[in-house]
Amino acid sequence: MPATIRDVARACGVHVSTVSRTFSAPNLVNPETRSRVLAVAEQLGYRPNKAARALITGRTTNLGLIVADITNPYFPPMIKAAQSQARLHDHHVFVADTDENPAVEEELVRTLAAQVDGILLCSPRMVTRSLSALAQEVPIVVVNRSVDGIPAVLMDLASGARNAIDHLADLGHQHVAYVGGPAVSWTNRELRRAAVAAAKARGIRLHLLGPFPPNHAGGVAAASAVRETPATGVLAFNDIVAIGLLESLREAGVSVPGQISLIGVDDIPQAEIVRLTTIATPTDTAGRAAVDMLLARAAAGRRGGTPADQAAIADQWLPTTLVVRESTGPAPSTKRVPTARTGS
Amino acid sequence: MPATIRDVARACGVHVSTVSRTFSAPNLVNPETRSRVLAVAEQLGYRPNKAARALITGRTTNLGLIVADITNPYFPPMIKAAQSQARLHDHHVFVADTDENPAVEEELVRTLAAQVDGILLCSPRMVTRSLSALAQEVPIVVVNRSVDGIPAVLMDLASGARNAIDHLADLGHQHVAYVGGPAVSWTNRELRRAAVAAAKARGIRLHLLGPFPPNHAGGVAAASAVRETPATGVLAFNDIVAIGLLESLREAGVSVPGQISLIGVDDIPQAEIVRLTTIATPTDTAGRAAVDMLLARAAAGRRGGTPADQAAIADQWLPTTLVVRESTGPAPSTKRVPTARTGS
DNA sequence: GACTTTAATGCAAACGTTTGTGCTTCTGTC
DNA sequence: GACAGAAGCACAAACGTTTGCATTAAAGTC
Repeated sequence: MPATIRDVARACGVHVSTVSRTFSAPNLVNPETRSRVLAVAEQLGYRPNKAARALITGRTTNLGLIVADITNPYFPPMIKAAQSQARLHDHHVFVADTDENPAVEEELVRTLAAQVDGILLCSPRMVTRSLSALAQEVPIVVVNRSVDGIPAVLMDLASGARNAIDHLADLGHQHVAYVGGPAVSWTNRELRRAAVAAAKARGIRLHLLGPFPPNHAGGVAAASAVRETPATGVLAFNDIVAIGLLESLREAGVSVPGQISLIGVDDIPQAEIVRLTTIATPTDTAGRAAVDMLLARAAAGRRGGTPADQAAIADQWLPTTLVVRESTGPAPSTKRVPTARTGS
Repeated sequence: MPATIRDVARACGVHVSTVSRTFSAPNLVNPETRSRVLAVAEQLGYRPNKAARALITGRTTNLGLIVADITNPYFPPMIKAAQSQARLHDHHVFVADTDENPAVEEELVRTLAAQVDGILLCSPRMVTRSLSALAQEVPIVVVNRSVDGIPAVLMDLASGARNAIDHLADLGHQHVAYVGGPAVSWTNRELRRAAVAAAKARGIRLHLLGPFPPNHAGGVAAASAVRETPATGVLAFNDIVAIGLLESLREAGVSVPGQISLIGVDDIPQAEIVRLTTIATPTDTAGRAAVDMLLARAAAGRRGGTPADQAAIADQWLPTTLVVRESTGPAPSTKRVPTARTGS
């Protein structure tokens, strides 16, 4: 029913190859015929058939984007930015949710591989070995993870964590806890490493807690663990955990920031509502950058790849910023006594 | 490089059509050869080429999902559910964001139409005329909008609004304000209509305000409008507006629920954090139902459509529930004096 | 045992593009 | 005015499937 290239050719009295070139290589066709073809195509409502084009060129002008959980408020801004950037380059994007399941993640990459030009993996949960293997089959760019041989977009959490610890130290906190996320998380390792270094540099004591699940329940669970340490300052794996922690502490009668100061990571919208101090990560910039890298990577894979493409594939580090709100304040003057349960 | 149907055929000493049928119509091929083909295909890592398949069948096993703004916390649960339901039926889904722009929305449907089996429009902003026109070109299912001839998934906001008004009336509120959203919004019209009816039934006075933009700023703007009425209870277009309103009121020293009771719509995660009473809408159920309807609709469009498909295309109404939290309470005993600015 | 039915497979056209090759026609050069 | 080069276009093969039709072999019918 929809008009094909053949219909346009017939209506123009010209061969199909001429019509094809009018769209794919306009400079090879006489300007006069070109405009005639374009006019007829417009009038017939002709749209090139993507499937046919993909079949012969091997290119789909589609991208895949895989996240562990769309409802995690961290991801939507990234998805939005990626999708919009892709559209700017005439690409559409498949979005898939793995439900935090690495096996699903892997299978999703496999089934998507054949029908996209490349895949964006946001905070992938897969083991490194699988990731490397998949990267051989289809162009991949990862966000929030560093794997040898796979181009990545990364957040400079090291300086973020340093700023956070400095902020707490400046407020007089002597004991600080780090509430860790999943052990496999690159973000978690990065944060912890930097926090340890920064605490050492400032001569304050860092208590490493966790791992806790990176959700609200994890924050609730972490609350009691925190109270068993002498920490008056806390850096949590992410904002969701921090908010769970915050509510849990306040419910238990602990004043924030009166008795405990709290810092999260990501600056999700909820963080602003509860006035949480946090390390803001530029998720939208990450989404855009990742799409650009992926398109360059895909282009490089096809032809030899232009030098410009090659250059665009270098890992990219994005700056983070400490957003100070009302969940952090001066350390309490009298050292708080740990409320460790003293039962039998 | 990837194995084709021809490779499998050669390796099996069988014709390509037999291999093809092994996958698309297994019952037409001898069980013995079938298992042989499957084994070889497995071993060669054969995956059917979607583009080639789409080219000849016209089916893509892809769906499109279009929302106004992915970062609006209302949508991610719906996207997640839709995506997961689609995957259950071996479909992938393109997700696109229109940036609240009806023109983009329309163009997106057009460009997506050719490469999907159907499109899901979530709370579309487009004018009805365009919507109807597009529905001729590609199977469409809409969520949160009722358009003649287009299958829809709708929330029973009428009973939700009635419950909300009843709740306020039961608490003794005599004056209630409805803070309206965009005039074009179906949801807005539905809520207002039901609120008016319910207020009449309970003999309380309803003050219609707005339209306000359906975001945080809209809530802030609505705050002063509310305070110019004698209302002690408020039903807002959605939770985001309600939260903006809530913060704005409290900042101005108005106690919620002490002086004003507040009810939102949607039950987004933030609503729980700020303890907002709200009308919960089953967005994940909506996502799943919409995908089922869309697949049925697409199937019906292809063949004559089985009776089962036809039945599945009827509009579906989903129940809402009033979630009572701490933003609503008894009406203040002394009637609050409107704080209308009395300047010149 | 000649017949029809059924099951299983092969054959080849078709889907809508892209693209390498070859045929004209034109322009410019000496 | 013969010739090289270029510009513009047509021709046809190819991409990897699906599917109606033809063919063969096996099974059932009288």
